[in-house]
Amino acid sequence: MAQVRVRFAPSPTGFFHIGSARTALFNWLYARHTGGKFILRVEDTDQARNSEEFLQLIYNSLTWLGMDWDEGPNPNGVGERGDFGPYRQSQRADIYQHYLQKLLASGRAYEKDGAVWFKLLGERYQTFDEHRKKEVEKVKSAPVVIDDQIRGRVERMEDEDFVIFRSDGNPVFHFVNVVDDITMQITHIIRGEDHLSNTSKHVRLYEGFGVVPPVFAHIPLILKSPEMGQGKMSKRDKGALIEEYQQRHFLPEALVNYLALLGWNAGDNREKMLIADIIQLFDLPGVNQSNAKFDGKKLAHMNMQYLLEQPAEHFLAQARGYFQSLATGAAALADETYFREIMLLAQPKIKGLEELAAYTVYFWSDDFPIDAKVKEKVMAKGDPRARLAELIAALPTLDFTADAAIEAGIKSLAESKGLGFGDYQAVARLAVTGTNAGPSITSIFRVLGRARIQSRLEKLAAPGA
RNA sequence: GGCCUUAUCGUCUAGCGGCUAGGACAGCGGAUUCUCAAUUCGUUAACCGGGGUUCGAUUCCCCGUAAGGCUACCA
Repeated sequence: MAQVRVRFAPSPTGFFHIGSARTALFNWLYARHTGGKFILRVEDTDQARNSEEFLQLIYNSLTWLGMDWDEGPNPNGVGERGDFGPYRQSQRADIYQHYLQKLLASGRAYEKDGAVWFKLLGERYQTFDEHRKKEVEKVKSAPVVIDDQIRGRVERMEDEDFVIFRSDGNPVFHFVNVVDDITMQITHIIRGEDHLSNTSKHVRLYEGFGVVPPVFAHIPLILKSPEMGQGKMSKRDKGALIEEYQQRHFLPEALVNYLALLGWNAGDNREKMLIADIIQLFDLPGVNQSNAKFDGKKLAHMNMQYLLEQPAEHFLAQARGYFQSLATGAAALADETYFREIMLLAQPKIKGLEELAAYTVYFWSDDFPIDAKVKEKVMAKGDPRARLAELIAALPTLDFTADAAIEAGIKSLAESKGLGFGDYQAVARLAVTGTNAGPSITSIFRVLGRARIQSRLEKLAAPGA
């Protein structure tokens, strides 16, 4: 069998969204699985809605997600690579003209009302279309049979001539799509199910050119989650844009892993898997036939799993990038050793990088928010003021060199009063961090150091505080 | 309206004629812990309805129903 050639053909008319990313992913996975070529083709024939900015966004998103393409425009937008170019439809006008002439010459296309129509073969008859409320010409012919790799055998009637070149001289989607796939020698078309109904037109076009159609595989669509409403996920839905996950510092491996699981599975109970394993196991017949609803919670969980097991150096690099992207991030990055210490405390506790700033505020400044509800609760239980006073008194002799030493010190203080470590923990945490959540209080003491701990404890102990 | 596709826990899914219908996320409860997470143990929860075929249907067929898509001189 000849080498597999698949393509992802987005049109740069808007932000890059989840559905497009998954279509790209399935194509990419199939190419990598089979050792074939993954081609990026830009469908930029809609001059009115196209923009270079959106095009660059597509390059960036694909690259961020780790999907490299073998042929197509270069990721920096300058030039392109591959032997079947140009890869931007806006530069292929002469090719479309050439193929149009073929059809005209063979009598499979004709002009009407200034547009060019594709001519179906078969007996013609007039009929009244109830829905459109007008007389139309139909063609009697055998139904188109599509042998879809995912859907199985699908039959669909194609019984009306259709426009392939608009009266403004521009070719329509169906035409350019087929011509490009022929000239780029695409062997497998993997695309969303929303194109299944279009496929009968495409097959007729292939036949019109005397070319055997490629293999089709229509993948299920991604639908809105129940909270978002009904229907296909659109760019306007929350969580629909790849850009959003990039800005929120999700790990691309986690997103790719989640996306792969939407409509496909490894055949066993594995979910979190290496991309190399996904490539090895992925195949078209294994793809589901039913649409899937997007679940942001499961994606978040996947992201957390990846985050937890990141090697420290990787996590630190990610965290650095995250703080660099924040307007207020400079304070955190000022002291590398201090930063590192804190990040390692945070890594096992957070669910996503985006939580990092809020999770660690009290390390960067003495001016951190205090959770009023937590304060009310903590100050109402036991005798927190007495505990605070005792802690402050014990501070000068407390050994700050290690977590264990701090813990031992507070424990012995507690024992001397007939209390437990827990009786000091909550109020100390409130004074030092303003919350009831966070890393071990002993680690916080050690990292923040005696002086800052003392001033924060005293601040809360002050009358009226 | 016509045509096409789909239908297992709330969600993602396993199942490819005979299973106590399995896993994951979310939920709930316990354990662990200095808090919060994480972790761990347990638990709630599903075969859309009706006809067939068959000794036997979640599984195959048909009809409903529901969901999604396409119905443009958009892509």
